[in-house]
Amino acid sequence: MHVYIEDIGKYEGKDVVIKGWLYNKRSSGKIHFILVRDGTGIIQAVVTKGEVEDEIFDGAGKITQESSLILKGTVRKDERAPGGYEIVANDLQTFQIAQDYPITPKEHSIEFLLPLRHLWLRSRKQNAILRIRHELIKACRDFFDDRGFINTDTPILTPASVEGTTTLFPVDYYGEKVYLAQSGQLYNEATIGALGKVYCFGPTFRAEKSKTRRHLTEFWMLEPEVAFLELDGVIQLAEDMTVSIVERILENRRKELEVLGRDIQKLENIRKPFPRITYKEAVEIIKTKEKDFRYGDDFGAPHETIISENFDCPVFVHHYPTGLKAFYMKRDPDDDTLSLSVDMIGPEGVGELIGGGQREDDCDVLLKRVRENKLPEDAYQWYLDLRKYGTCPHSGFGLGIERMIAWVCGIKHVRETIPFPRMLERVYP
RNA sequence: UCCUCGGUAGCUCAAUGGUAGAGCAUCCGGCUGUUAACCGGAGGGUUGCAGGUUCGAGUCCUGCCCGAGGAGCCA
Repeated sequence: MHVYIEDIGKYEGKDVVIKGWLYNKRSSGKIHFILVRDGTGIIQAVVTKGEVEDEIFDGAGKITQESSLILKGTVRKDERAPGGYEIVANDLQTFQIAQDYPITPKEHSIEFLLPLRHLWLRSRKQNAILRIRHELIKACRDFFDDRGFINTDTPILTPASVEGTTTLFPVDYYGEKVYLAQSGQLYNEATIGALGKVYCFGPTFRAEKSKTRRHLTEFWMLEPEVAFLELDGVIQLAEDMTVSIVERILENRRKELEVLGRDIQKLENIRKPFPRITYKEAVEIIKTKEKDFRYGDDFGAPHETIISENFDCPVFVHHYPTGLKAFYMKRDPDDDTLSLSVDMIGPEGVGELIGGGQREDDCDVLLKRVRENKLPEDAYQWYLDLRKYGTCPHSGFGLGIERMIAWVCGIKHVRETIPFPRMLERVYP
């Protein structure tokens, strides 16, 4: 019976079939130890001379790294085996012998691995990251689904930029210039009018020439939006979601975190409530380390790190000056220079994980902002309509999935958190 | 675009201006419990490219190319 390695404990003493690839092998002449992986795990098979036909024994000694194979044998509990179980092989057939697999079981440089990403994904660490990615995305979806949110995905081909400021990838659309989406938020503001609370989850594209460990040109963003929700409520939502994600990973993907060498205690310390500070308070924190920083300056990566160093949990920074935030952010009724905006800055120097806030809901004010920002008024007609026909206070945020994964996994660079990273001047494979 | 670091065997790295080397991988041989197994042997090089200095350049100088890290930029 064909079984998967992750389930092997259920088959102790039973005859099973494993289909997979050779991860590594060792031999003592009359006994081969074959490490087989099948995507769900790695298990050691023992092939002993005299206990299998000579042809099979000799064949086992000749299998090369990453050759595809079908293994038959009996599951046995054995402390000497990595993982605690091993397969006592009675048959081993190769589907194909792989020649000169480039990634040997040793340290490699990032320059070497990135062009081999299609093969690098097979390694234990990358496998663990992708499993956590899957779990994290599922945790996000479940969180919102359980709260009655409707998943309404937004278009990827869009007629204009959300803000008109960021650099977008142009696409030829039957002779017309359109752009790859940089956010689904404006469309979310439309769908909440239909469904109340929604989220979209999909790829977003930024053509900025950012060359840092926090940036990809193509990344995935999860964006919830809720009608009749104000700033405090959206902060609460982001906090609940973050706690829910961390709990879920700790519950279901502890093994993967261990493979990655993650300091699990740091994740177990994540508890509500997260600190909430104003932009002004954040500036005071930065000034203790960097005297030249001025009120009104935007936070760069080093500033976010300074802020996060003061807390064990993610920290919410809210009420940024209007100049630092997008045109659609609602202004603070008590102070017109401030926006009802919030960023969630992750711990351990991971940087901004979430950005969001309360949206401008007054049609006249929004139109004024569109004009101030010299945005094409025609293109925003539908967006203004949303304020003409039953406007309401509403809020939402965007979560950069790759940054969240990087934080949870404890890895420095977001390029390892997505199967095939798209970066400045790197689109292969 | 700017700053810093780097480019030597398939990979990871070494080599006072003086015969280019090791470990891993590969191939051959040995080993009945290995844990990135181990032991012995073999093959493997346009030292990123182009100039220059020198009796002699992987090493020093100039220019260029490529990569990495970071900054800027950036919902």
